[in-house]
Amino acid sequence: MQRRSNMELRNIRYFLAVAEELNFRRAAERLFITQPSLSAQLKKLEEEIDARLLDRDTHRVSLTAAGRSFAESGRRILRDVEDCARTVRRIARGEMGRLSVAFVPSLGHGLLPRIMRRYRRQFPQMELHLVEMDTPQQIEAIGDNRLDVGFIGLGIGTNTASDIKMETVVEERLMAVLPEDHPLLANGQRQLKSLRLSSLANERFVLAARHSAPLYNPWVILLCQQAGFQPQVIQETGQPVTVLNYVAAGIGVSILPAQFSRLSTAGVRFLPLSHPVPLYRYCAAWSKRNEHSALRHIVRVAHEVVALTSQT
Amino acid sequence: MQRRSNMELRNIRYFLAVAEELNFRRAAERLFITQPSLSAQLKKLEEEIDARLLDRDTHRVSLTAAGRSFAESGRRILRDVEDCARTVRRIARGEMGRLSVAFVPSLGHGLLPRIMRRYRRQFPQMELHLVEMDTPQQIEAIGDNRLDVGFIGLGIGTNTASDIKMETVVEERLMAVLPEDHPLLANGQRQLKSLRLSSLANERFVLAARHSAPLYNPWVILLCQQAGFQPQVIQETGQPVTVLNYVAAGIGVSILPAQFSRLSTAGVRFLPLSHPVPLYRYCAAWSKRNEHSALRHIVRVAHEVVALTSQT
DNA sequence: TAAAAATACTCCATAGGTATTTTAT
DNA sequence: ATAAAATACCTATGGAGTATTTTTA
Repeated sequence: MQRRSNMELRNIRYFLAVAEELNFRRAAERLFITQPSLSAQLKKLEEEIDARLLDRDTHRVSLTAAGRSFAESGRRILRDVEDCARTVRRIARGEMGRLSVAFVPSLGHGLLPRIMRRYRRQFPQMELHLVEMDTPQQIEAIGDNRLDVGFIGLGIGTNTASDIKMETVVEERLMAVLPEDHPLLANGQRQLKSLRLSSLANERFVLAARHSAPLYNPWVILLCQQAGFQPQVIQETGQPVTVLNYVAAGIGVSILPAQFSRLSTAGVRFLPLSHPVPLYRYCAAWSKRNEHSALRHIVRVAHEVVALTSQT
Repeated sequence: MQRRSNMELRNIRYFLAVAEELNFRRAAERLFITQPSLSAQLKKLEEEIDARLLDRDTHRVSLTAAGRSFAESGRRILRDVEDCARTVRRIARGEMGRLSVAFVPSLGHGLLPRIMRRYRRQFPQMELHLVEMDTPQQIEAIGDNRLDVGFIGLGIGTNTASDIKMETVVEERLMAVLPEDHPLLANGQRQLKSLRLSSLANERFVLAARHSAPLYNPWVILLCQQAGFQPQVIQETGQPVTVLNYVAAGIGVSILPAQFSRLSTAGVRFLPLSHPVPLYRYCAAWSKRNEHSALRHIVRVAHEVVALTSQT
């Protein structure tokens, strides 16, 4: 039976000091211990590994063949231990490792690329996995630990389920999206600064289909109902972005978060909806039992990006 | 300032037990310690490397990302330590490593190949460095630690210098080497069993030159003088083996250790010299401050080979 | 409430220190 | 005679044990 080894890194450190100094007294000084302690420890080490490592003729210490091999391996082992500790520390600090991030399609144009650019610059050793997902999918993936952070869009009271934490990243006004030749834009006097939702009561609507915007679509319809009308949806689109093309073509009007106005599509005008239409919130979401610091970092970076963007 | 790490292999062993069991009590059992001790040690470890390795919600222990990385590296480190100890032990036992061996040319025919064959079979992991050297060169190389063991030939009282140990491997009679048609071989009655050295007093001698056999050449001359004559050296050869060719050609006679009779060259006869001619000794030599066990092994193997050879 | 980890303490094994001897140059 | 390592013996740090509390499913 091969008994379990009791060797400790201390033994290796002590041996290496002697192997390098070839002198017990100096090695002991370097280790901040006394020479007899060092002698005793090395004797124990030699018994432990059952091999003479040093030839000591009292006035000259030298390494045996076994000792040379041990010194070499020992140095490598200590280096590996240091590397391992450093890596572990960096992972714990969220400076290294893997982070999977999801985002709602509408963030893919404006905010998300900027967040990613900034994050990568601050944490170049993090391996990022980016996926586009709608909000309910993200919530589920976070619960299953398939996802670290999700950037989601929230209209109103989504199921803020159990153990998921959220932090609002940015709140945006909802915008009416109109073709540039729409009568509402051409009312003589001054440029309109905003529009009441009820002004759209008789318009035809282009909306992202429910399957691609499972929270947003019903929420817009709810807002219209609260403003006193049932929107007449004449066209549904697969991707929210496509809405802009239909509006430009004069098929109808739509309502989108301000985020989309950055796309400045030709033939389309954005007008903020005036109160009491609530703001649309983009949030970062993560599991409360996943307190990965990389996760805190990316959320912080998201806040920073929003702050920088709103300054300009 | 990067403070020196105090991590010990014990910490890694303990952590791995917990990482594998994902349960402190069971891990503690496996380590033959108590659960509170294990808790305390892991707490210290986490402080030491300054990273949370475990998520403990008291009813479920799981690894953090940092912990997963540490477990992986830790396993590798423990494996390396075991490998290192095993290798060191094997080197110390002379089962592994490098051994440089020299031998005197006359052993290159008979004994040495057999020693090497046997040694390699017993110690397949030893890396052998073989060189041919004359005796004084070997003695010097051993003193300089350029050589571990030398197989040398000794006539008489060579400078058994200071810190060199020697062990006789085999003692052989000296043989007269005669052309097969030599008159001494054709004396009518029975086959001669041996020859007195003085019988060769009037012969012409073929000897290996002093530079190639620095001990043997003068020793032979000394023996002749002790037998009452000064040998007439008619031919000197570079290599001792070449002596046989000259003798076969009838140029002269010679004296060689019995070793050479194994070569059975055509046209040459060997006859043992009778007493009081001393025996010729082949020795193993090594430095007394090089107590490498591989060295003891090869010497033992040499003795074994001699014993096996003399049986047959 | 039950099972698991964490705390609070106590104890002892062993790393480390002090004084001295041995050894080889 | 000297310098270095080994030995003998003592001290005290910290690893491990016991009893108990805290936590959460």
